[in-house]
Amino acid sequence: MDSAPPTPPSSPPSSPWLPFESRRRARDEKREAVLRAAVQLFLEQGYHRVTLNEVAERLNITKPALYNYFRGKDEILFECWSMGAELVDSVITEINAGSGSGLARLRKLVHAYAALMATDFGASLVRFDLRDLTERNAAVARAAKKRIDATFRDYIAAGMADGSIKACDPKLAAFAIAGSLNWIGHWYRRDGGLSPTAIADEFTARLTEGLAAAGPQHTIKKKPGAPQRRNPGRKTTGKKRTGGGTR
Amino acid sequence: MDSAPPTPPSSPPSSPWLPFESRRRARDEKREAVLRAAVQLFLEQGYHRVTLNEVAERLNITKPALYNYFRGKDEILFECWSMGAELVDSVITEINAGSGSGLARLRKLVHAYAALMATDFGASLVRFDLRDLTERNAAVARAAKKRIDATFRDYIAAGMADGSIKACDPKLAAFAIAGSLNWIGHWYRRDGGLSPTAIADEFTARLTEGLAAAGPQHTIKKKPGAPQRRNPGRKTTGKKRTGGGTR
DNA sequence: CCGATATATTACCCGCAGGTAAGAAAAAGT
DNA sequence: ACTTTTTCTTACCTGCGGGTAATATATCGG
Repeated sequence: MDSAPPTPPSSPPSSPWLPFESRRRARDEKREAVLRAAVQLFLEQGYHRVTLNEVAERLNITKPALYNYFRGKDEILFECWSMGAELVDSVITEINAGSGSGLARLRKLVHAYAALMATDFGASLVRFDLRDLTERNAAVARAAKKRIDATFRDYIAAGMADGSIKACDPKLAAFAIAGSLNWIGHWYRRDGGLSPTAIADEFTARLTEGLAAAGPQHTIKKKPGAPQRRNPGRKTTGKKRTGGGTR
Repeated sequence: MDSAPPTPPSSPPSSPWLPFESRRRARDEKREAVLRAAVQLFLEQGYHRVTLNEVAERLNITKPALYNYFRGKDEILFECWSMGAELVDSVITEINAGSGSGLARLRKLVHAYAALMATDFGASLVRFDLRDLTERNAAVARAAKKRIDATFRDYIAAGMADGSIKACDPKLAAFAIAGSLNWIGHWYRRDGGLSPTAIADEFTARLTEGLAAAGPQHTIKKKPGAPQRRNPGRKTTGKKRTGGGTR
């Protein structure tokens, strides 16, 4: 079918954008535009109150055109959710790749997760109802959630093992922290007085100070300005999907 | 008041409409039975997926009979929500009537609120979407939420004033605590391994330990076994409604 | 310029669930 | 026993919104 066209047979740099590539790219961009419009509307009004006509209208197209990119409304919902899940996954991967004590890792995770909750796709992780998905997709989503939850617990357990976190029940501690963070997705408003980074900083401190073992090495060191890059996960085109939008 | 009815055999949550026989009972009890059935279904399946036929069926009646007690589906939702709000309100009233430092009050609130989140009407407070309500009822609900949030902040501020809580931002601290508690309503399952009181105890400790000012007088004293009474707020009949279910 | 392939549109279907009308069946009043 | 009132049922209406079929329009390969 579409063998990857690494380089065109005979066309010199005169026309660097091959029709192939550009076409597929245009398609992906449109697909993503649909998701952006949809996630915004879903968050604003709630999934059930948003009609596909509205989604289409916001994109200056008509409803059936959406079916060129998605099989149905619930698949759009799932793909929005997956976008958020991928963001979290990439955060976790990055932290795992780095080094640090359990507490340090936990703080990184809390910070990044808090900031994510202030984005559309991030908030969709906790504000969408998985029961609106097909059973198959819901299972994928549940699995992803479980992985995230496990990561919190792992970091806490690791922290207890390496002495950076004092003794506690990892399960309930993780619930408490994750719950607090997830709730951000419910109350955060872009037009509110709080910036995402301010929230992330404050929550990082507030949620981990109770866990830190006594000792000078576990005090909170504020990171320098280092502006976290916006839009962390948009580097590659052919990302592995979290699960594939199977029906 | 409600003496255990002679319910001989029959089904799960006792339904006043036991097939065909004795269908006479106080109107209010029937009304409340509708709410209990509804809140359960709404939490189980989600408001939009529950049909009035299902609600009615569970009560051994038919859909239009519901309209003798409620004006429509959204009013049922609102009344369920209000039940939860009343429970919280009575908790707050009780704490305000008592004495104690800001921290002590906060701990009482956290404990009671955590336990409430493990009940149906309590969970409905955070799991129902206010956008499903009429604008008028939604406004009532928003006001109630705001009052609750204000109470958290007040206790924290009071604690800072009386020295039982160390310096922090009351607004964000309240968000962190309330978020953590609210999330209980999303993950708690009756059939899980955790009892409501265990959760409440643990969360009370976990969420306030980071706030307590240094000093011996602010350590956590575990309450003795004293089994909190189930069903705390059901004493009076003519309760003032939170706002009256106006349309 | 001509098919082929995507992409979008107009017009339609239809199932579902909230809501209502009219009247039966109890309960209560007399 | 009769009306009257409350409660509940059967049968129906209706609008909304997801999804589809048939068709037009652009784009590309040649």
